[in-house]
Amino acid sequence: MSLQLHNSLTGKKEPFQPQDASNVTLYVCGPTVYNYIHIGNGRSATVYDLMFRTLNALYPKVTYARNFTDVDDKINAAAAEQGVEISVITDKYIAAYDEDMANLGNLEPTIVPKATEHISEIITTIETLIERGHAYASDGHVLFAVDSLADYGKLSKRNTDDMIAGARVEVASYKKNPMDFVLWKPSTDDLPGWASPWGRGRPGWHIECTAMIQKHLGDTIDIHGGGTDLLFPHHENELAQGVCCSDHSGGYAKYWVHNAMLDIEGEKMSKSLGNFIVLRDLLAEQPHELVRLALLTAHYRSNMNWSEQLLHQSRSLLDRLYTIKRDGADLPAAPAKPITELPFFDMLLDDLNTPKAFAVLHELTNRFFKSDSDDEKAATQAEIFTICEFLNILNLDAQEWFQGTSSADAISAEEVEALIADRVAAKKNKDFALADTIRDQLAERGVQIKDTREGTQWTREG
RNA sequence: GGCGCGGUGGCAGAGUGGUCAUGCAGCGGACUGCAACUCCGUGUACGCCGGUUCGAUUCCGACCCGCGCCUCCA
Repeated sequence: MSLQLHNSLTGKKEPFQPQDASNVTLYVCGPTVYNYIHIGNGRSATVYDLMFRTLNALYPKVTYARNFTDVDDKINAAAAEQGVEISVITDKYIAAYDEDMANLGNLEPTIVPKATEHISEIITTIETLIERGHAYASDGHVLFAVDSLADYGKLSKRNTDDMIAGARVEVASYKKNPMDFVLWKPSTDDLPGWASPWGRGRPGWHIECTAMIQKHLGDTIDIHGGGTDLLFPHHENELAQGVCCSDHSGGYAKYWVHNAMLDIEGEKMSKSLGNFIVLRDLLAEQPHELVRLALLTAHYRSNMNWSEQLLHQSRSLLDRLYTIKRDGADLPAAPAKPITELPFFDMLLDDLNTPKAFAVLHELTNRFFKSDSDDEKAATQAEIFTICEFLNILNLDAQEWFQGTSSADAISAEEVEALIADRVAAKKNKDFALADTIRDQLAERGVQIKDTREGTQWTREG
């Protein structure tokens, strides 16, 4: 089976065929760095990390670029408010973003281009668009002329007449067509700006991606990704610029993939609803692997609902996996098949169908616990480990997972062990009332115990 | 209003023209001093109405409902 991807351009699932199997190119729209990212951004990044890993398993080389938008009016506003250069803002949030990504277990992309480091490429791209008759300078601005591209709107499947009729477009005197969008805009002295043929100014929102893709990945990329909310106008405009600034015989991007949004307990996340989850806050209070796993359990094209129940289910799976890691430590070594030969991976090949893939993982954990053959257990464990390694989870020691804590006021391991010793003694004396009291005490302090043939095991509850 | 997506068992969430998704929760049982963990067993699910078909949750059409985008947004 080969990789199938849902292509927003056609609205269909299609077999993925790279232009050059020796170098697959993937571009994903990254963050505008003016704030800490939220859980929805984290989902998007994690989804594309999984795509990157999947491609890496299939092809010898994958070039994955994810940009930082580090010049933007929201950044300017934040900088002005704090009376600092925009780089003070962007440096801070880029560092925070990198930290969040590392905590989520996401790989560094191959290339992480920044808009401010590509101003000359952006200007060149705009000049090319003007030369080719797709853009015009007007009143210090440069605008893309949507009328110059016959199939403008084909990605988001909308036509300009309908959109203008919707009356939500900005009508400005310097625009020939209300749908024309800005490639370059003038900066007043108090705003960041760069010298250009059209005066001191700064790039519009969409142009950086096009310029950076062309520079780093070439005229036609294999996969372009981002959130569905970017489909219009951002990706539509990027596509328009992209096909017009070069002779893309293969188009701008062969496959457009879009991940769906994330709700919180059934409601859209918003600051006004008070259900806004900043990713780093979440990572500070939940195990990182739990967040990662939870983000991957929904199919990337489905709306995902972030909830306590989701966390509970993900915790349950991770506990089982770590139990396998702990209890299977003495099993004989079993040969491990590569990830690409496992049924789990086949599910992923079907448009990254993680729910189906996790069903396979669950079946493997069941098989492990049901089996009374060490050989079968070992083989199952090996397969589970291969999958977890691929997903970049199950990296902790089992003991660390079950007993570790980041909280300073938590009960110490020594204290727990001492209480357990007391309880064992009580049990030996058939003083079950005392034994139960000790168990209740531990439970109150967040420690669950279980008696096994080898003695009492304990875990901290999440 | 325009464009797009979706309605599956208590909840989450795959999938298929005609035997099982899977998970969480629940219930019964084994195990346990009692628990927990684990195991075994357990659910007449596919929005509504027509149509195609030997047979539709799955295909087609209408309808109802929800969501996203159309404005910064992953």
